[in-house]
Amino acid sequence: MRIHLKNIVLFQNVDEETIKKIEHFTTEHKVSKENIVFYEGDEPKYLYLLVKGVIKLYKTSSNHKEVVLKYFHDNELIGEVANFEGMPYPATAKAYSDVEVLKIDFEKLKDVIFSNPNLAFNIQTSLVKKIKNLENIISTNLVLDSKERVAKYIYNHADDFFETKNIEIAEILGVSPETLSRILKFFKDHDIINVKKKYIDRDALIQYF
Amino acid sequence: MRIHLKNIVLFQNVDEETIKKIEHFTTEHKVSKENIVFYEGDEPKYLYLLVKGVIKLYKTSSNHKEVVLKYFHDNELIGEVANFEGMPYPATAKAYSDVEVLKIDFEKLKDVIFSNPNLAFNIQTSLVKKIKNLENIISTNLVLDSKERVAKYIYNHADDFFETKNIEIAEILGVSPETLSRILKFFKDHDIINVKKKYIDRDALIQYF
DNA sequence: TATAATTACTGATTTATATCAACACGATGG
DNA sequence: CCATCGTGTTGATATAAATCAGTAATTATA
Repeated sequence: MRIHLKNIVLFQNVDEETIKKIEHFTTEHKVSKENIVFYEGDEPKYLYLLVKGVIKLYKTSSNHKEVVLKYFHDNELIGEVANFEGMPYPATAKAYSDVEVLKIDFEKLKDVIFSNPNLAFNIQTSLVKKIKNLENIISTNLVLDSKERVAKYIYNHADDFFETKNIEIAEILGVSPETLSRILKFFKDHDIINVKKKYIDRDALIQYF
Repeated sequence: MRIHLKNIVLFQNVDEETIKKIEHFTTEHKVSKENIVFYEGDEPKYLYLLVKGVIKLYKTSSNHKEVVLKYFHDNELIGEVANFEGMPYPATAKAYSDVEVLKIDFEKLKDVIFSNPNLAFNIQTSLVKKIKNLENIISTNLVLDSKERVAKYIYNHADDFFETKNIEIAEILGVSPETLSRILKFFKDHDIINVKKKYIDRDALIQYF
């Protein structure tokens, strides 16, 4: 295996011997952009650990509307719930860029977790992070309206906002590109953002959410 | 203390000695209906374990709209994320009925978790349950429209649907009572539910979500 | 450089759902 | 027994955002 587990956050402070054991039932995979990692409804067998790239997790509703639940980045665990609960994956995971993942045999990992407090602690931390993220999605999507969501997004992504395509931002925020365009126009008209000068008035933005 | 921790799901399979230790920094509280357990923004110090009753967790948006994130029932843990992450509570918890809670000093509990695999495992299970619930909220609220949400609710609550007030169901589903009334009328008109006969055509309902 | 493809903008229309308003019905309490 | 309160129903209207449609601007490609 090319990737060494000990360099991965999830396995920090876990002893060499345990790591070696885990490496025995872990495989490394490359998934190229736009390919599916797993489908909604698939039976889980592996825990996925995203090493590199971005994975998009989404659901398709009955009327074929795609709702993005989350974009996963480096070092994030994917599919714990399905694995822990022995239920089919509730959403589809697709490579949003070229991606490197580790597939860990979950049944075997479970035993190791149980006998290794450090690993258990790391998994716990990862679960808590995920809860935090989900709670954030809920409060962002259910509590804020579109303009507030956009304001919050720009505020939190001031560094790369001008380098991100609007259609991507629209997808992330779950609004239509047209709506986003109109909201951005509003912020431009109010001198809160300036695309040419790459200027963002964060103090003004914060008023909007 | 009146309540014995060993009778609580979270402490199942945890040895007597550990339980006794935990009892030393756990206190028991009664909160009567409509009173606040903690406010959004409060600094967390205790982990709450709901022993009896229902606690409503909600956020109030900038335009004073209340969004219910979750109703907690018996044996559920409240506030793990805030405690684990050392961040202020992201939402307000209010007693929805008369309620009994345990307040557990989190800093002290943390040490115990670390040295007790069974407890760690139980906490992990509780975290996974919470993730599952949050994912469910997201898919219900973001992917389904109102009619689909109502159909899903009736399908999943066939046993107590006719005993629950519509205004409560509306709040749980995050739709207005008027909208719920109109949707129920639709299902009645299509002979999918019948209030007098307390009849629910679950097979027909499932088509709607 | 010219052409095609993608992305962004803008106006008009549609849609789902909330809100407002009026009213009906049953339960509760003086 | 009537008045009041909580709940449910129904219609009319308002609102946020999606969709549709056309065009402009930008980026990629031949």
